[in-house]
Amino acid sequence: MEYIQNVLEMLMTVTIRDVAKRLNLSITTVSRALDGYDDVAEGTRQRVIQAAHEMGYFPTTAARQLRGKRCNTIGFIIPARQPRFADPFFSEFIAGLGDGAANRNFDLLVTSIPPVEEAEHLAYERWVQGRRVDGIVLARLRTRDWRIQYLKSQALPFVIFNQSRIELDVPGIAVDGETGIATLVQHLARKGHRKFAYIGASPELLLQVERFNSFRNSLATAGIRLNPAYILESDLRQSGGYQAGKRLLSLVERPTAIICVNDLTAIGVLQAAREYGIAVGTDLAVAGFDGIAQAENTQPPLTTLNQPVYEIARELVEILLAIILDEPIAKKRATLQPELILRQSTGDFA
Amino acid sequence: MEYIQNVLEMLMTVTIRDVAKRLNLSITTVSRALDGYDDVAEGTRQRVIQAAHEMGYFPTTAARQLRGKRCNTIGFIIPARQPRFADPFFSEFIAGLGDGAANRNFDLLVTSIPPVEEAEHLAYERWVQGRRVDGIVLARLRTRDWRIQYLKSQALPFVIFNQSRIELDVPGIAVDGETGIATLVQHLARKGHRKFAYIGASPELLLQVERFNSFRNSLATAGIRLNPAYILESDLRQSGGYQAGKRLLSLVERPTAIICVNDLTAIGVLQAAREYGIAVGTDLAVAGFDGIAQAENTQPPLTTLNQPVYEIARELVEILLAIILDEPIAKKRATLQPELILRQSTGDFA
DNA sequence: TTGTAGGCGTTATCAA
DNA sequence: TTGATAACGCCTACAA
Repeated sequence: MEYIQNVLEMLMTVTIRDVAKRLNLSITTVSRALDGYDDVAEGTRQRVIQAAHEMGYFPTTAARQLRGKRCNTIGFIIPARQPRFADPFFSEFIAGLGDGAANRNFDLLVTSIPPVEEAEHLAYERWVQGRRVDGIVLARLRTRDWRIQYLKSQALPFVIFNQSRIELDVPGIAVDGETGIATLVQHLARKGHRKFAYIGASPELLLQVERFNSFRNSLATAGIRLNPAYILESDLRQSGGYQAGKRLLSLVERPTAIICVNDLTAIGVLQAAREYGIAVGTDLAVAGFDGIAQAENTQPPLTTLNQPVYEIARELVEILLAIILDEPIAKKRATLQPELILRQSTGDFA
Repeated sequence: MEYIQNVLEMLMTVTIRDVAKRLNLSITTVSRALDGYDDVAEGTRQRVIQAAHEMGYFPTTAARQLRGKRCNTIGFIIPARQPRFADPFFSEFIAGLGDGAANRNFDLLVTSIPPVEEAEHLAYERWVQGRRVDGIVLARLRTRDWRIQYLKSQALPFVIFNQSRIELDVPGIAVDGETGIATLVQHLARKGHRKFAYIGASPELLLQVERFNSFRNSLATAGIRLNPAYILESDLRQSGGYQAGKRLLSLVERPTAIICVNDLTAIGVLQAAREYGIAVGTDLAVAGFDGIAQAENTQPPLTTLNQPVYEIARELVEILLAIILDEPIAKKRATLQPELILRQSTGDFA
């Protein structure tokens, strides 16, 4: 008899009602005992906890949430075109978010949506209005990013990874690409480079705006003329960098230094240079931005501006959870300096 | 007046009740109209859809789920020790899961838990009993894996990435590591190697069991003696491979070929070899398993048994969704052959 | 210290 | 073709 009871309990979802019934208590008492209220007799509480454990009771998230509680989930929508968001940048970022959340017993909900407003809007609405998440992380911000307005209007907690130091008045972490690029350009100019090229991304992206402007201004400051033919737009991917690299390297008058908006682009350029038989590090300098692991092992190793993406993501989660849980927190905003890591691709040896 | 109404609608969550009220319809009709039942007048349906769209109505997942519906979410728990599950293998895998799910309008819920039974059990229970997910993906299976029994007993749809061809009678995809390792050993034996070493992982893991057994059997078949000092256990990470590599390379009689249970381990060995001034490719052969992107760019490039992790993950999602949605599907199980990619780390040139 | 009862937003059953 | 109503499992104001 008890056996049958147990089997049923295994198969059905055990609800708070089942626990109450077994103990001849009301569901109120069970609920309060489990939630640690202090108006439950200690003996009762023990019995409840014991029984709940034995019966394998877990509160149904959906029900709890419907009562207006949190769902202990944060969300991140990768602004990526299918297939594959296996971009190492996002991988690191998601790893940080996932670990940060898991560390506080939150789950991470992810999906990937091409950064086209309609589709994206729908996805955010589904999550926000459908209350799938308690908070959201935003990355790869764009100029006039509707997401910020939207989330503000919905009063949903969110934080941003601002890959620029352009002010946005939103909790999050920023990385100062302007100073980073300036440092890089100065370094290369000091080594004698005069023919600088830049392979960037869509001008919609804040990171592109900031990095490119800094590139242009730094050249001006150094009194170096910028050849318009040396400015290319790419797509942040290796294949795009490869294409752009071929364009630049097949010019009659080649640039001697190519600065790329990110590491993947730069790795594509290395690939192109190899194909053209150009010795990177001596005949050509190539540099990226991000500091992905792969950049350590390229041929030759890639000079880059490193940003600690994993740690940033973990920190972002901390800030977000503080907002969600209404906890005090030291600072809701911070700006980090990327670290210039010099390697052989710019003729620097470690 | 209407303006105030609109503002309120923006701030509050719009429920099906609001839509019904606005149209002077019952919630029943609205629900059925939106769900595409055919017992709703076409005109009514149009009005409902129109109004719902205008008002920004999205069904609350929690409520729907409470009524016993799906939550359109699949889950994956990374069996990893904190910090960072940024292992490239899992990154690729998660990318595939995320894209596969997004492609079918499902979300992916992820978290990472150290593979210790109690903690892990709790996490799975939370998701399963708390009905957070409609299905689960399992990877890195272990010998006598309680997760399989558990999910079966809960009748929750799940699929496995079986990194061995050991039969498990569960829907999913398997990769034949046995044949893979055998091919690799044969290749190296043919090149004259006789002193084979193996750096593996915990014997709890199916992939280790299969790969190591295949390693041992292949040597036996080739009539090669296996030196017990050449068998090391590591942790699937680069740092572990580095440690184990140092152990092997500091032996008086060094092995000439080191086969690693995965690429990260092998990359650690390359690192150790560099430190010892040993020329990998000529004085020492090193090979891995996985085919991670990084392996292409190591110094020297790494020979590996490639498995298309991203594609496997996408396919797994397809199978899982077919089970969840009770759709017909061609095959619920498949076994793939890893592809031997020969590179310079074993003295092979592309 | 414990219990009763109402409602969160949906969907489903049944009646009109 | 449409509507009233009862759950789903949980939390909590209020009553006992």
